[in-house]
Amino acid sequence: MTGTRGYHHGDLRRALLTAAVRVIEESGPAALSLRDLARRAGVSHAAPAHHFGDKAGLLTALAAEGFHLLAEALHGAGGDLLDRGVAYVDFAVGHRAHFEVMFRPDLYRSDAKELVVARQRAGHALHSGVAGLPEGRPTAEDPLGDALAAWSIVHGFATLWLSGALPPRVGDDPRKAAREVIHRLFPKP
Amino acid sequence: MTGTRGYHHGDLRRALLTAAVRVIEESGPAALSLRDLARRAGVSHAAPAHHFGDKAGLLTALAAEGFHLLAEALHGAGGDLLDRGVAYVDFAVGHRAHFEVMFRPDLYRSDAKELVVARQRAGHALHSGVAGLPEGRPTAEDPLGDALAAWSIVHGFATLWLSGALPPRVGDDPRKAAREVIHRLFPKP
DNA sequence: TGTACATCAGTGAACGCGCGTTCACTGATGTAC
DNA sequence: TGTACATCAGTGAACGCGCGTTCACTGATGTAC
Repeated sequence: MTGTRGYHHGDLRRALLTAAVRVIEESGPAALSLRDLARRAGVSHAAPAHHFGDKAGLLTALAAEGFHLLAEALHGAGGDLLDRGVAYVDFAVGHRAHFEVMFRPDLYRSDAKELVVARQRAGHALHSGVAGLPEGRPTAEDPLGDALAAWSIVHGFATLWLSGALPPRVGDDPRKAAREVIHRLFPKP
Repeated sequence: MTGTRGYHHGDLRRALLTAAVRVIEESGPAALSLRDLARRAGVSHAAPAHHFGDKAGLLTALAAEGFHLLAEALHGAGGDLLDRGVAYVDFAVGHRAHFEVMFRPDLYRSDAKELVVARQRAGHALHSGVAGLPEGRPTAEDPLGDALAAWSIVHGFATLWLSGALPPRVGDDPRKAAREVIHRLFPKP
């Protein structure tokens, strides 16, 4: 089964999502069209509707997948706050298409069940572990605030990095630069 | 001169930019079309080309205006780091259309002269003042890192706020919430 | 082992739409003399 | 004060394009018996 395919695609759903990631990485979510994705998957232009209904349906699936991937990335990073923050940035840079769509809820259906579930999973991964760790800090009594500050700084760094807004002297290693930035929020003695 | 207008609009350029801000606030930059803006300004659909050339030209002007507005907002906030951070967030929330476009350089011409000048002005406003202020901090010897961390945390908070990703318990006052978050990065003794 | 049938994935033609862009034009405004 | 002319802003018709969506269809696959 190398190359040829018959009437049925095999895994058109996956192929469409993969094509969407590529298009978004190249040209942004605005450039996405179902007809183009169908073309890239070598399938008639009406085929995508079978799997996703419409464009918002496809982007909903992509966003949900993104939240699952983010949850896994955060869990895989272990319990250290710094490592988790770096993992967040690393996810954004490594999955920029997913990341961009995830935080543009106007593009998809935020109330879709699969999306809600995925977002919650990522939310838990994001907040768990923030509570216990900082020791002797002035605001340690407010874990929600700490979580929000941590989220803000990694999200902001990732967004600035992706938009190309950072000056060249920041370098070309996002993990390293992120580590230095996050370190300022939760300095170790 | 109330209401009526003759063959010439008077200030079509301004009217188109204002209409663009409204459209972007309502539906995002992807929904923008020159024909729609012309319609809103009560002018034939070919008129915008006279002022901006094309869509990218209009968005370039909008982004440049945004950088100027940001520079002014930061200068107006005075020298305190916390106040400047809050001003940044306040600008983003109050001028979300400008803010969104500014950080999506794929939408406009980043190398246009007016844009470069405006971006530099905002960049200076952003960095000036960060250098001297933090006292007795572990990383005070690296002002670039401090500036990057500060920018990241305010940019991240603003972005999360605008995307609606923050949980309800954060409240509905962005200035207040931003202040608490920024305070964690530059705590006062 | 074979047949009938239901289900599902993908096809291809057709539709109407809004868009950006071009172009010869016309009305208004400003300036030279 | 008046006239001629250049410049500029806006017009409206025309073009070709890619899009999303619909719909009757057909080929492939799986299941019951």
